[in-house]
Amino acid sequence: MKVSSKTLYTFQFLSALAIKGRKTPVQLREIAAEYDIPFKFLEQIAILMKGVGLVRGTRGKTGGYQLAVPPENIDLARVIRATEGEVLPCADIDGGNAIVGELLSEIFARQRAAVERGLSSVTLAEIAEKARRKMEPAPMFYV
Amino acid sequence: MKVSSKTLYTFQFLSALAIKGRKTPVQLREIAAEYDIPFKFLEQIAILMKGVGLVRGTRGKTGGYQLAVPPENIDLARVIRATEGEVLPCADIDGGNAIVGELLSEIFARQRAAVERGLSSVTLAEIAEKARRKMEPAPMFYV
DNA sequence: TATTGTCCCTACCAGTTTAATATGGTATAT
DNA sequence: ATATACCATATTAAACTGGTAGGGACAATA
Repeated sequence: MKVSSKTLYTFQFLSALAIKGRKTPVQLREIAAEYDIPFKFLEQIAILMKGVGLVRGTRGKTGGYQLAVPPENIDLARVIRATEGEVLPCADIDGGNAIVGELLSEIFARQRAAVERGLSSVTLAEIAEKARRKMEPAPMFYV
Repeated sequence: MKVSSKTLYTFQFLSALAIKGRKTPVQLREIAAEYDIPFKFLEQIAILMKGVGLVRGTRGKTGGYQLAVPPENIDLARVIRATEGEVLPCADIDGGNAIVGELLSEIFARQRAAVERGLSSVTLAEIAEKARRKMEPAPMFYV
């Protein structure tokens, strides 16, 4: 019941693309260095994200990756579903006392829904905006 | 990011004890059969729960297990913390872009809090009561 | 007191997942 | 050309999961 580092890397990768903007491709080498992600691992993640359609790759010397979708339309639940299959599933409760099994199933379903709701309310656009604001501190108007 | 069957078995085990009541010890064999849990696996779980202080074991021919604490005082967050260490942790975000790392940490912390809150609001007493109500359907007063 | 049925404990193991690493392609801008 | 990127597959060491096995310790009862 924990978040894998693959998911974490994926979030960082997509956040990086969102922050850099969608104009020109960003290279994996650069992101790997900035976020301290094993380069070859990051490559796999990039391919996965491409397969899911969240990202577009351009080859060649000046190539790289960029978001294939506006960051406002990418929420974290969507991402985590791509990296981990499903959010907070639990082993099937089949055999055994059916009544207790049903009660527990309901409880877990409620938690799953809560997490899903929470994660789907956060978009890459938000993250990018907050990050940019922190990186370039607000200008001091009062001189 | 899923719930292990160990945790599920643990919930069933404790629920069984709560349902049966705290008067006399209940034997693992009985619970294992009723809930279709591998007996030897259940033994390990019982020992773990004993170590955490949620359960008391009596040896001997008429022995068994019973709750060491009133079921009203046992919430599911407490249990899951014993079986899985922590609820929804994520790999440490150390190296790399500190700003993005911080933002992601916050997001996960919020989800963790939500799940923890949800699970800690459910006690074994509730589960036992609901289960008992379903097992012995309400008497038909209208004859 | 001998037996029996329980809890208790330790060790082991097979399969899967995780987090990478390695190798070698293919495509393209300069 | 060739360097630099993307793309794809194979391998692997370590950890985790979900058990199994074999005993001991202990208490009730016959």
